[in-house]
Amino acid sequence: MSAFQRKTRQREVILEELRKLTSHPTAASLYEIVRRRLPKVSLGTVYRNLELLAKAGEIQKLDFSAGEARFDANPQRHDHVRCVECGKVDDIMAAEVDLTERFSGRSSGYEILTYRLEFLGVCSSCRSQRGDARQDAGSQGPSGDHPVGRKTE
Amino acid sequence: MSAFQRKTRQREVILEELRKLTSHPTAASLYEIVRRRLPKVSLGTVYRNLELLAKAGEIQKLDFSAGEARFDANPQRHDHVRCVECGKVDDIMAAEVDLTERFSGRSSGYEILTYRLEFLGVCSSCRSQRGDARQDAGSQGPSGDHPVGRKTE
DNA sequence: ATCTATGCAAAGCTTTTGCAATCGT
DNA sequence: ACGATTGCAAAAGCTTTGCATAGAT
Repeated sequence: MSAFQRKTRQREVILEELRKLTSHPTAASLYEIVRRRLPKVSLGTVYRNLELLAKAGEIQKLDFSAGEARFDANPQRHDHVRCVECGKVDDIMAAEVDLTERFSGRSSGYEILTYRLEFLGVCSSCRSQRGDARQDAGSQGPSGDHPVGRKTE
Repeated sequence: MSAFQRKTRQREVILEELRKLTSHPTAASLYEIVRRRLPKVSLGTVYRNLELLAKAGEIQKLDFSAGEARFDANPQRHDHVRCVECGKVDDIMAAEVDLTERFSGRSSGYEILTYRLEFLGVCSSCRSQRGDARQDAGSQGPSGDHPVGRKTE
C-alpha cells in the first residue's frame, strides 16, 4: 500500500528531518533544512515528497483552506463540514460544549482566544454519484436549515 | 469600532450578496456574483473589503493555514494550537472524546471521515513580549523561537 | 477640499508541472 | 534497461499592492 515505488535519498532525508522537528514546518523551511544535507535538492522535490508521504499516511499535512479562502456571512464561531470530493462546505453544530474553556483549563502556556473545528467527509450528493447507494435524509436537508444561529435572511 | 471610515456601494453590495449565500463562497465566486450588480467592481476591491469586513467582525474568513501549509511528522489525528502573533503551532490534546462519532450520529447527510480542531491563541512567549505579565508554566519547555514563524499575518 | 476607497494591472507567494537527466531496482 | 524520481525553471493559482482617479464626507 505504499505510494512509493522506489526508495530515494531525498525522500528519506525529508522524512528524517521532519521527524526531528516538533515545529510543524512549512515546505519552504523544511526545504532549507534538508538542503543542509542535500545541497542539490529542489523545492519541487520537497513538495512532491511531502505530498506523497501525506498520501501514504506517513505524515500529516495541516491546511484547512485547501487553496482558496472561503467567507462566511455568519461572524459567530461555529463548525463546518467540508466534502472532500466536491469541496462543498456546510455549517454544522457539532459541539454542544464550548471547547475553548475545556482547553483553557490546561497549562499550555497559551491564552486561548477561539478555535476552529472542521469535519471532513463525503456529502450525500457525492456519495450517490459514487454509487455508494445509501443516502439518508435528503440532499441538503438537515444541513440546509440554518443549524447555526443567525443566518436567517 | 468600525474599521471603515467611509461607506461605499461596493462594500455594501459585497456584504449583501455574501449574506444571501449559505455556500461559503470564495473571493472569486463572490466577485462574479457582485459583478452582476456592479459590473465595474474589481477583484482587488472584493478582497480588500472581505478582509476589512472580517476584521470588523461582520463576517468570517475560513482559512486555517493562513497561506502556507504546514507538515506534521505525526500522522495520527490530533489537535493544534496556533499563536496568532508569531504563527507558532504546537500539538495539544484537547478532546478526550472522538468528535467524529459525536457528529456522525446526526443526520447531516455527510459520511464523516475525520476532523481538524485548531485553537487560536497567544503563546506565553508573545504574551510576555507584549508586556502582558502573566506567563504560567508551559508544558512545552523552552517555547522560544522556532525556525518556523514567518509573516503569518 | 480632503483623503479614503476604487479600478486596473503588475507583482508576490506558495504550489504545481513539463521535460530532460538521473538513479533505484 | 526501464521508468519512477529528480532538478530546474517556467507556469499556475490565489492574494496583495502601487498608483492615479473617483467618490464619500
